[in-house]
Amino acid sequence: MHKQEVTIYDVAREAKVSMATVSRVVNGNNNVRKETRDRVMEVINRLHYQPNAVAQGLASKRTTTVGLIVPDLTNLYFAELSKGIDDIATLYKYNIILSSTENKLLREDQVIQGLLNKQVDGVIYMGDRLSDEAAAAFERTNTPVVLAGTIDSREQFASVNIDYQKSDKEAFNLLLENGCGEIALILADAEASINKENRIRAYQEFVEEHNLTKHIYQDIYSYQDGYDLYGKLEEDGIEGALVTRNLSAVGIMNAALDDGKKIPDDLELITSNATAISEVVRPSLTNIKQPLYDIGAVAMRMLTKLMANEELEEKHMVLPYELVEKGSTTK
Amino acid sequence: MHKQEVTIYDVAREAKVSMATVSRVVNGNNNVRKETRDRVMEVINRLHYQPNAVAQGLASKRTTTVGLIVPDLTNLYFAELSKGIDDIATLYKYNIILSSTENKLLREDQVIQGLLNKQVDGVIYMGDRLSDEAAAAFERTNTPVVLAGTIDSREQFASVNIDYQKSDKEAFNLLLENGCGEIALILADAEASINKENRIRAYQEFVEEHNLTKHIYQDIYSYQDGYDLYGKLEEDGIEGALVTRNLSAVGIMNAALDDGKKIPDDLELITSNATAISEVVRPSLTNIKQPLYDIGAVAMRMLTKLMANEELEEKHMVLPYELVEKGSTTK
DNA sequence: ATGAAAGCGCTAACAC
DNA sequence: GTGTTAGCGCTTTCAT
Repeated sequence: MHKQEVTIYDVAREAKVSMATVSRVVNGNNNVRKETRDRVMEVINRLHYQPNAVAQGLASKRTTTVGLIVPDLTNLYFAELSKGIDDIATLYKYNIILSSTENKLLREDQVIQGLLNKQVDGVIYMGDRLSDEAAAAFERTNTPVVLAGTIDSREQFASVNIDYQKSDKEAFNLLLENGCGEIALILADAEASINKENRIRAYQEFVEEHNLTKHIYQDIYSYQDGYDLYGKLEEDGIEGALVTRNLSAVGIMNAALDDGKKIPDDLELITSNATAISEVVRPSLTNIKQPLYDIGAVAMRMLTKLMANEELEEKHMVLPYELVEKGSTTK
Repeated sequence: MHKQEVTIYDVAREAKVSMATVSRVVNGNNNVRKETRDRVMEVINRLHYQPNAVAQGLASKRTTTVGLIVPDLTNLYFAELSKGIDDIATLYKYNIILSSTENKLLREDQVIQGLLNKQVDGVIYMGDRLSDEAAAAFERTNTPVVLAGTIDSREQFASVNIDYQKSDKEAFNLLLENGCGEIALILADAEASINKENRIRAYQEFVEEHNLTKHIYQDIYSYQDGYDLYGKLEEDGIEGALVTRNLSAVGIMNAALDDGKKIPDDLELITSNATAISEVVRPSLTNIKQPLYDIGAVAMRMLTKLMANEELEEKHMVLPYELVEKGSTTK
């Protein structure tokens, strides 16, 4: 950052008005006579004046910047959510400060504190679980937060989701109807609130209701994790599974195929975080299709309202999903 | 943004020192006696003081923020680059302002102007082509820029890349050696400088050298575009192709498979922007493997040097790639 | 409708 | 080693 070439003061002097007036025309305040406004605009254009957003931020206490907390951008699930967020953010003229939290040098609450220090006007949170410190920091600084594609048991913050319990049960039921005996739940981080409080719970209820044996496999994060897990699944006689990460699901599927098995005849697979990947593999994966872009877009729209101190009609939005039957389950 | 609860002034008063001293301890300046430093730190912790980065930015003319210009985050190619950038950025304590430029309400130079207004200390550019206005704006504001995974004919800005011409020729040669007669180049935006000045040129030279017929297919952006293109490829008797986008390559492959063809027997495919997707499809795609994470990381590291006014040993870094033979070409 | 002036919270000479 | 004092470039009362 070097010394700014032309400031509001230069414009004021050149246009023979006060800084206040220049500020008004820059900010679209109506209390300016048309001739004055035109004169100021002419100078602004002539001098190529551009307001310094940092100075604006300090003076106005609004930075028109929002923080985005995302575990991992290379996970298409988050990338697609982010796209919805980004589009609405630009629509409302907000900039996004990106913060990834997975495998990082910083703890999540350090990341959040950094965002708060930058004086973001609001935050979209897509992490796995919000710490108490983080929640307290948001509270203390009075920074609005919206959770996108995540849940938090506190229900303190606004959120946009699908009904994970309902969708998962629907998936389990499909596997059951298709004749799968041993049905498994395969997930990444079992402690993530979305899993702990929704998926696992839904699975428990399902298993109990139908008197089945419980098979939960956790810490399956990657393609390779899925690939390597296959052997155990076979040992355990698993015939159907709901897999949260779609890359892991593909790993399992490929391992089965490499083992000479048939999908879905020998193993039925459903993935719950469907992205483009589930569609392009062969056979394509039956999946719980979430409106990821919309979840992001709605979350960001809600945040703009909160930042403008508007009321939210609904604090917790639940968007529709669709169970899409593809080639990894029998028809 | 609400009124800040505790400022540097509060800390100064409470610790019975001047603001300057508090500022010194906050910024790790050594010119503070240990006892004073301890006393100030105690107050900082007790009051939970956090510096206001916006005020720091205005006073110091450094925002410790860099702008990231990326066409589309849901393209894994960019997501993986971004991850490398992000990791190094946090390592050096920079925040990232994210700006996507594809299918957007804003033109790219508006996006860049916005970044400049936010007083970013530097910019990583991953777009397709840098406009003259944008280049001029960077020049004018003296903002360092590094291109990651992109080229710019001006060679004015630092960059990190692989040798696209060399890698592509290697790929074409592999197809030729494998006996493909009609070899095609399939790309997205033919006007992107990376294509215009590298891939297309390499292809031209290759075709001329071997006296082959030229087959360039452009505007193939998506999986579906690839899928739909297959019919034409077959009509044209294409036996081998280099496809820039790996999702498009998968689309072509799936269309061929659905048509009862065999890969690689009937059609050989190589993709040049390999991501996880090329690995998980069956058959997996022979690809030009770029060190995407490293490209991002190195680019960001270079930017930190530029922002610190250090000299760069090399302005244009060319990283190694690898042509990885998988199942979509014959062995 | 316009201007004057007081900050916003911090850094950076400069003085001591 | 520590304090004093100008700003940084802008917004926002409050007058007029």
